[in-house]
Amino acid sequence: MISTAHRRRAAALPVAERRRRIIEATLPLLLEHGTDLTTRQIADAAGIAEGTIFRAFPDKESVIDAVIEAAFDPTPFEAALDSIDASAPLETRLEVAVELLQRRVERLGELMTAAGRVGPPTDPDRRPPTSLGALERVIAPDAAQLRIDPPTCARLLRGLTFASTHPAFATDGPETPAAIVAVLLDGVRC
Amino acid sequence: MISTAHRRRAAALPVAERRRRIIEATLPLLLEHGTDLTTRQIADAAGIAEGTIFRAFPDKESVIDAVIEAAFDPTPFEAALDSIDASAPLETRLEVAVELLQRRVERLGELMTAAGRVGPPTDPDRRPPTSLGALERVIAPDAAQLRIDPPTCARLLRGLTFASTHPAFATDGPETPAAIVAVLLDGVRC
Amino acid sequence: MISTAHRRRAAALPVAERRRRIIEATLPLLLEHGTDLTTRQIADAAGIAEGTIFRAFPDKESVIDAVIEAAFDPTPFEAALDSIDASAPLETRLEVAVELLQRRVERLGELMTAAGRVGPPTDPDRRPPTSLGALERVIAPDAAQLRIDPPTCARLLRGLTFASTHPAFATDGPETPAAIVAVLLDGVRC
Amino acid sequence: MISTAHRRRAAALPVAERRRRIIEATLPLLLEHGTDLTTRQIADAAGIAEGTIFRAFPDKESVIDAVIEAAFDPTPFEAALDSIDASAPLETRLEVAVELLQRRVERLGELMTAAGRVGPPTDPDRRPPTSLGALERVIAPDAAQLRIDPPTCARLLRGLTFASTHPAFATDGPETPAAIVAVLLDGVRC
DNA sequence: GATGAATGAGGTTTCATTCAT
DNA sequence: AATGAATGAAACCTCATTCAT
Repeated sequence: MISTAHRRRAAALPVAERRRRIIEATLPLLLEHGTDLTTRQIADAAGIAEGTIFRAFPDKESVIDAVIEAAFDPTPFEAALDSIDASAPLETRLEVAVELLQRRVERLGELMTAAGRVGPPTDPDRRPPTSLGALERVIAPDAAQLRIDPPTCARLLRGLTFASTHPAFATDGPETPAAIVAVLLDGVRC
Repeated sequence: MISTAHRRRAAALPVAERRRRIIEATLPLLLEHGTDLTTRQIADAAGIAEGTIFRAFPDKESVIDAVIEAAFDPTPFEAALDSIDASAPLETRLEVAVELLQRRVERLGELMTAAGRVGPPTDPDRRPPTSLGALERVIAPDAAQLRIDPPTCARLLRGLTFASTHPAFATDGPETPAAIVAVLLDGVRC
Repeated sequence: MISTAHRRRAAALPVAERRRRIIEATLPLLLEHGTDLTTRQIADAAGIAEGTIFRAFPDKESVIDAVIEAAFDPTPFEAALDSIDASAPLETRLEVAVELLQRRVERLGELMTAAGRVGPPTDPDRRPPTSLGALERVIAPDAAQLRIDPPTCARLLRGLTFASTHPAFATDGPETPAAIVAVLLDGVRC
Repeated sequence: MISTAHRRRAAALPVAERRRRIIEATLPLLLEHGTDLTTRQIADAAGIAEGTIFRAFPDKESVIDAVIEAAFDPTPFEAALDSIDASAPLETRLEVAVELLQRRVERLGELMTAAGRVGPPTDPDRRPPTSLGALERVIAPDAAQLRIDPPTCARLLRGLTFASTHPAFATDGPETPAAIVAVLLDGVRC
């Protein structure tokens, strides 16, 4: 009931901006410390007081949810796939795609694991985190070179990348994009 | 006449047995409660006193490590693959293999997530958890039917299964083994 | 022409008014939430900002003190006793008096309890909260009917009422004024 | 999840004994600090670790409940009244009784207030905290001296004592037992 | 003067670990 | 060797109070 005085004060920020900064500061902490992450660490990393976290979020759990929510947004990932130079040879394009996919798999895989979640926040109308559409669009221009259709090819490529990248299974670290693409094209090129 | 070796073994066994029981009791708790798992729960499930845990393991962390260690043992998984009826048609054999693989991916994926670990305990000379060897052996008898060699085929199959099963990415639940095998064989069968 | 005194009063009034509103808004909150009362609740109930409380009062403690201070003011209670119709029979007059007293005992009892205070704010020259004077004046006109003098009678009546009303002791709820008056008059009427 | 070592240990005590000691240690703290009482203070006063409180009680609230529960036990109070020397003159006996009553009123009144409770723990078949029976038994031997029956006399005495003792109303401190008894006997003695 | 976001001290409670029995 | 009560560090969260706007 009896409290004491305090010292400084940071400038008041719009709520959305506060939230964004907390999320940004929490992501690496979550990856490094998993659930052991403390509110003290979040506050320090975000450069705010511990109590301020609870103005922007109802509790620690919500902060973690928001971090995952943000990480699962597929927009930047798909945009990156779509911006691959279509004039490059298929092999090159696929290697770039695999590298992007690997980064996403690693990041999300580690994040979910660290957060102790088994999947993304349940939101029925959310697109899957590694939707195949953008990957198909990378393949499509060279469909004639392949013995299988682009959707199947996209699935195979995603599967190969996934299995040889996910930290729980690729125990010696991920394979190189070139190696993964080689395995695929050896199998399916005409 | 009781040999020293015998006595030593007799004395040693209970310790190993104790560890085994603790590990066995902890696995389902870890899957259910994740990091929130308490030593009290372990003790209750194992039917021992809380303090006794610390005679078998230096700390709680080590118990969890041991649980994961045990779960990652590929022996029973590979044995199951090797015992698939070689006289069945390729398609059937692969479906069984995919189902076994799915179970392993799910189980280990959930376990790692629950434990907040990003990979198996780091042990350099450990075989990878889903070594492709046994899978290749399932494929090998029908190599002639395929346009690609068994190792590559095994990798593709593992990749497909993995990506369409792991909970973080197969957001609508795993696909059926038949569907996965169909995708593969459509692509690579002569 | 505006005098300094006038200006001073004009400036001063809002402060007193602000205090009054805060006190008014806090009373029911204090009764309902006791010590758990927060400055946030006070601010909301008073329709002001949290910080504004601290312009009118040095700290939360002082707000509560002021609420109790105000509640202990015996003026309205004594005025009510004095306005009892003197032409009614003694019995009736006493019943009304007991009812007023019960309300005061209940209200102040609850308030002190809620506030976690064991008595009114210590102010040496404060009149006691249930001064007997007004109660004596209710009795006095019929002194001849009684075997004991009005001051003693007033004390007995106050005591009876108090003990059969205070929530910590009247565990089955307060007795009716009629019952209390009957006990007294049975004992002391000629 | 990661914890450190600790130092000493007090001997394990029967649960009931632990509870008793905590209650005993908490009573004066509750009277002095009211609800602001901290678990740290309780632990220090009881000479145990903070965590040990929570082996004996589910939470802080329960400790306070238990303290009040214990204080409301009327047995020792009634036993004290019953052990008053029946051969002493009525006046003397009553003064002793009033003093016992005052102590009880003060103690329970302050306790309830400090605890922020408006009454004793709700237990339907609990005897009232100041049951009049024992007080009547003090009066009964001299019933012939009085113009009113012992039950009424007991009620008047309890009321007088109560109103002139309870801290919220007897603002100048309690009156002496002699004065209270005098007021009563002046009114009701033959 | 009023506002309300920011602050951070401090409260309650949990639980891994120790060690007397 | 096993037990489980005791321990106390540390976590999350609340909220009185401050002060930039």
